[in-house]
Amino acid sequence: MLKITRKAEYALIALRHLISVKDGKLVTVKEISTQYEIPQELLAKALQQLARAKVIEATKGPSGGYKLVRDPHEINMTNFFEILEGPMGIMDCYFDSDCNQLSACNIRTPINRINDSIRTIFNKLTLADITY
Amino acid sequence: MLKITRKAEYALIALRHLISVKDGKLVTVKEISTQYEIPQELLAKALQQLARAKVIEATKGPSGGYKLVRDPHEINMTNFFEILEGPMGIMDCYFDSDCNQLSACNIRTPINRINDSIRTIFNKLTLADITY
DNA sequence: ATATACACGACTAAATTAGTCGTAAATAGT
DNA sequence: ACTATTTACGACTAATTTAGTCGTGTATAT
Repeated sequence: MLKITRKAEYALIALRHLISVKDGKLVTVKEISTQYEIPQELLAKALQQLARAKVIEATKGPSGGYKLVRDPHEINMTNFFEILEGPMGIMDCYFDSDCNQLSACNIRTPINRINDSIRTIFNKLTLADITY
Repeated sequence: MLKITRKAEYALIALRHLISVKDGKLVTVKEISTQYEIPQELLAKALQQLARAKVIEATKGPSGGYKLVRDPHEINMTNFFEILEGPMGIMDCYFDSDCNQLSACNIRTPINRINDSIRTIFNKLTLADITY
């Protein structure tokens, strides 16, 4: 409950690794998955999503790999989580609001406030913060 | 991801209802589950947990039901969620730290900071806040 | 050519969450 | 005492989500 997924966790580990690496140096999925004992295929998926979102950039072929292409200060945790997992809200009705019992619901407003608080935290937290 | 469970959601709805009700008046599970279209048995479980935690008090038998017995200002969301779901952390290693890859892990410290931020929010948010 | 590395959809397995059921115990009303 | 009502609670099943795997394809350096 209120957990992040392993995929997101693995992605964070990988990103932190990429940040720590010399600029422009390519790192392969295999290297990361080996070093941190992460299932390679799952990590690969996460990195593919980040690549699609242009957070990292892939180079194919031998001596290929990934490198970070955005300033870690620019990417906040809301961005990050939504790239990997889609809309981030503690309850679904924050986004798709075709809940069939909305009329009776007495907690929507407070729930939304909680959600906003969490998003605010995550908006302020950037990848760079995660590096320290 | 980062979702609260339905059980917690239902419990919140019920608590909000109890808060809105005249002091000392008993409300049954059935009434709440009917009014808000919530599965009765599931709600019952949630309320039993809250009763064990002495947040609400049960009276058995006909004309029985539940009532709130604590000041809504005293119960914060961390309390609330942990009564219903156990330890609240975005990753397990926040609590049980026998992760077999801890040595390699490069994100524990930042993860813990995120966790602390969320807990801080939830510590400050009381049931009373949820009422408005 | 070949080996290496990313891309990606389809699939299976595991874990968690949601919801149900059966039974017991207390109690108010008759 | 009997009955209907209501909470208590563990065991169970079903549904959903998450985790992880596999097969196939594409790009590219050597």
